[in-house]
Order: sequence, then structure tokens, then C-alpha cells
Amino acid sequence: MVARQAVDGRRAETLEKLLEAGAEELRAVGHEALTVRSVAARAGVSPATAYTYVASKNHLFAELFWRYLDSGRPEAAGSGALERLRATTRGMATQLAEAPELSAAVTPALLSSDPDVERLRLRIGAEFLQRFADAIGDDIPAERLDGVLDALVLAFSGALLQAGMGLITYTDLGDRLDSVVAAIVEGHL
Amino acid sequence: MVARQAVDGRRAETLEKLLEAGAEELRAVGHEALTVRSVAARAGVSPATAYTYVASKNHLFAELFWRYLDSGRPEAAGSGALERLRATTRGMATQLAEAPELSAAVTPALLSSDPDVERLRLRIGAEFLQRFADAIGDDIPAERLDGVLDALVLAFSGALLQAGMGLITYTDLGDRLDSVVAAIVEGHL
DNA sequence: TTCTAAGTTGGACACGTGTCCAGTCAGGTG
DNA sequence: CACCTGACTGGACACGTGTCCAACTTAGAA
Repeated sequence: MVARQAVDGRRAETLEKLLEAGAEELRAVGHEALTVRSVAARAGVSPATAYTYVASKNHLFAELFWRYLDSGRPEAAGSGALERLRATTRGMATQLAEAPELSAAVTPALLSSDPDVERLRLRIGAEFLQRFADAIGDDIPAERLDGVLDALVLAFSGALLQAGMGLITYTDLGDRLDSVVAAIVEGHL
Repeated sequence: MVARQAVDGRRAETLEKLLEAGAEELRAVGHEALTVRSVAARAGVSPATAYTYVASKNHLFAELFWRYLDSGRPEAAGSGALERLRATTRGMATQLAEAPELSAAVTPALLSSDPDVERLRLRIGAEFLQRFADAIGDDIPAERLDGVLDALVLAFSGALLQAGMGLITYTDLGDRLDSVVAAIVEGHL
């Protein structure tokens, strides 16, 4: 069981094939109907092989999301913290809206106790925090920074959850976060 | 399939038995290991019967959570909005902390697309909103109220999600929310 | 008491998950 | 060239989900 460790040479290609197939399948049938076996089939690989790359359906979703998120790293821009924060949330909201199936898939997936999911979950959480911290720069006094960052991360996670539940559309996320970010940051600058 | 509609007379008792058994089983083995069939067994009822009361495992969790939440309605207290808000989040955080298995179970459960879950999800969301609105009273100007309420609900959902992921313990929720609530409300009173 | 309808049951079903393993295959290495 | 090793495969497995249905039980109405 050394699987899912080394991703060099031949294994790297197969992994790519699988993730690509996963993304396609997700777009095609949604995360409820997606099956590890159907992804394997689409990738032209046997289910047994798929499971040497991906520990579980949830792990697949988390991996896809992480790669997608990572592909959309923002270029810092804007003169004030509020402006930069909004650009940040806007950017992520847009990304989510552009891949609604993936977004819908990842929320429940990240709640899995699968160790492979756990790793990604931490990475993703750290990434969110980092982006907010970068956006704020040093425009907020250090003694208040943690509280504000906390609030931002929680609000963003909450937005993800609510969108995952269908209470907000992924399209509305942008506007919603705009006003929430303003409400949070107000009075701390 | 008129099931799960009428809950009068005999059916009411069986439902109670099932939910009680569900709560016990949850405490005993956690939500991962819990099985609809094991709950049915504990309730002294056949699996087929259980499924006439409960559409799915997720529905069971949602129902249990809703009842638990509902059982802990707060008595309004405190002179200022911030104080009352904190009392509100404290109260809920305490409830969550006192039933960690249930809390851990409900987060993924509420993401289900099961129609029975959907109903409860809306009710629970509305309940959160209501509690925050009550706590604020009219201490925040109307034109800012929506933004603040939004931020509060999102932050709270986010906290739920993060706790569900194990990034925060349910015990820490209280303190965490305290400072977040302060950060959000600051400058709006 | 007999009839009726609601409630319950056992058992089978189709399906998805994730695991396991003996066996095949391909591509270097010696 | 024969050989080895890592990748892949087919097919079975145990288990959980949620559905279905014909048959039983039971309580109360006629």
C-alpha cells in the first residue's frame, strides 16, 4: 500500500488521466451521480487502478478542488485593504461560480474523515487564510488582525456551506461576500 | 407512500422510539458507524419500519438536530445588542459542545439533497437568523441590519463547518464566536 | 364477534463503496 | 535475450444504502 505517494513517470500520466476524467464526469453528471467506477471507465482504466490513485470519491473531489483553487491564484491589486479583500473574495466567488458542480461536490467531501481528505482540507484552509492575510497586508492593527481574519475565514466557509446547501447560488456569492466583507472590516481600518 | 406525514397515535410512539434510539446510537458509536439498521434494532423495530419514518440516515440526523436545537430556545437577556448576541452564540455553542456527535453528524447531513432534509435545512437556517435578529432587536440601523445579519449567519455557518471538519473543537466554538461577533458588530452600533 | 385498515415484518433486490489478490503485461536492465 | 519490477486488470468480497412487496398482526369499528 505505498500507493498515492510517488507520482513520477508513468503513474503521473495515469493520475492526470483520472483527474481529467473526474472533472469531465463531474461536469457531465454532477457529484451525486458520479461513481468512482464511471470515472475509471471514462479514463480508460480499471476501478482497481483508480483506487490506487484515489482513496475515495471524497478524496477525488478534494484533489480536484485543490488543483482548481490553486490554478486561480490571484495577482494582488488595489490600494486599500477593503478593495483588495473584495477583489480576493470576488475572485474566489467567480471561480466557484464557474465550476458549480465541483463546488457543490467539495463541501460535503471535505467533511470526510478520510486521511487523504484531511491533508487537503488543511491545505485548502491555509490557502484561504493566506489569501485574506495577503489582501489585508498591514492595513489592520496587529491586535485586531486575528479577530478579523477569523471572521473572514468563518464567513467565507459559511458562504461555501450555504451555497453547498443551495440557500445561496454560487452566482450570488460575490455580491453577498462583498457586503459581508464590508460589514466585517468596517471600523477596523 | 403516505409515510412520514401523519404522526398521530401509534405512529407517534414508534417515531419517538426511533429518534430516541437514534440519539443513543449516535452517542454510543458516532455518526460514521451508525447504521439505520442498527438504530432500528435498538428501537426494537424492523429496518423496513424504520424507513417508513425516516427517509434516510441524513434525514434522521437532521431531525434529531432540529429537535435538539428547538429544545434549547434561549430566553432573551442582556441590555445591549452585543451582549445579547454573545449570549445567543454562547448558548448555541454550548449546545453544540454538549452533543458533539450530533453536531458532527448534522453538518454533512444537511448537505444532502434529500427533500426531507431540505425542509429541515430551511427551518434550521430560519431559526438561526431569527435568533440573531431577536438578539439585535433594533439596536442596529435598518439599512445596515441585513448586512450584519448576513455576516453573522455566514460566520456561524462557517463555524459549524469548521467544527465539522475538526479544525475547531466544539468547545472552542464559544470563544471563537465571541470575538468574531465583536468584530462583526463593531462599528454598527 | 367479525371485518377492516393501519402498522409492522422478513426477505429479497439493485446499486455503490472500498478492499483484496492472483495473474497479466510492458519496458527497461543485466 | 531472459528477467524483473512496477503498473494494471478482472473479478470476487463484505458491507451499507434505500426500495419494494406479499404476508402477518393488532386494535378498534360495525
